[in-house]
Amino acid sequence: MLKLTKKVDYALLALNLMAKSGEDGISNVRDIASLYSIPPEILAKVMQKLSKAGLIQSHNAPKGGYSLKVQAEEISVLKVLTAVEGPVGIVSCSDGTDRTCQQHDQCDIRSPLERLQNNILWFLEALSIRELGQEPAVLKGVTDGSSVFGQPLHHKG
Amino acid sequence: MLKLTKKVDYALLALNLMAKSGEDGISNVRDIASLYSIPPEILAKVMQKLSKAGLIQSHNAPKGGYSLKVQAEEISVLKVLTAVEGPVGIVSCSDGTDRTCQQHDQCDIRSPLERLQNNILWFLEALSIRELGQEPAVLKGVTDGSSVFGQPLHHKG
DNA sequence: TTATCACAGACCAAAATGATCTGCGATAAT
DNA sequence: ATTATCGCAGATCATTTTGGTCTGTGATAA
Ligand code: SF4
Ligand code: SF4
Repeated sequence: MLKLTKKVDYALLALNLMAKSGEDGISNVRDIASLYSIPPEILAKVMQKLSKAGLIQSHNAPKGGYSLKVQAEEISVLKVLTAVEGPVGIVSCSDGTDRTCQQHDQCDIRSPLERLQNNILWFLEALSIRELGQEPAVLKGVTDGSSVFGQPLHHKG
Repeated sequence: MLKLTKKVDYALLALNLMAKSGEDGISNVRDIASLYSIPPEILAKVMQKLSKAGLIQSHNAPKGGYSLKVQAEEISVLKVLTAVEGPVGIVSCSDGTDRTCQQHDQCDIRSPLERLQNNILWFLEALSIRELGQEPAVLKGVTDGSSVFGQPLHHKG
């Protein structure tokens, strides 16, 4: 439930690597895929989407590859999510124009859920790929909510 | 991406209804399903899970149904999520015991992602089904992050 | 006794996701 | 000019997840 897709994981790994290798370091798909044991073809597709979204710059040539197009601080996790998987939404209803949800007319929980969604999106926007490679102490703009829980929360998958 | 499942939606709708009908108002599956146009069989299953999780009380008899087992303020969205769909996790890797993720050993983004996850879980825990039926102004404990975005964010479903 | 409710699990269909395969186009090195 | 190396694009397939259906059992108040 609420799990990030594998493609997003791949994207974050790749971007984090590129962020560490400097602003204009060039990495190619094969190398990244090999390093992280990612199927090259699928990573290639992911990178293409990141490129289309304007997050990275492609260099289509031998010894080419990809480099960051904007600073690592400017690339939020939300932007990566949106680039790779499309618009992010907690609630499965659409906006006012088309209402495919069978419960839409009777629904009385939409407003608070959208509010919750905005909060989550805010967090996703606040976390940049620059901060992915840094230690917890360096994180800024995101409050640590782990104290609410007795111990680190884990998950299956 | 990051969408709640339909079953969770059903659960939230039902719980919100029950919360509004008072602490010991009894609602049965057929009525709720009819009101919200939910397939009765699937709602039945959802309610059973909520019952097993101790969130609601079943009354197995004619004129029976379900009633809240604990106060509406005590039932967080996170508890509903967990009851209906199992453990919630942003990252798809598991804890240290079993590592099915092929990238686990090389992964250097786990820690910040788990932190992000905890933040999201905190929000889900902070929102109770009591607040689902209330207007935005009444919401407490959850900051409104919508100001970050120019206009309400929508999504496809 | 019986109608009404919850309980349980098998079962199936559709959609989302992960992954593979094939061919094309750009370009720098030779 | 040729060629090897890279990205670009799409169709296609397998697996998993999800949503939904079907059938039958058990509890209990009227
Ligand atoms: S039930 Fe309400 S919140 Fe959920 S998808 Fe439908 S309209 Fe949106
Ligand atoms: S890539 Fe890292 S964060 Fe993602 S699932 Fe694997 S171990 Fe977890």
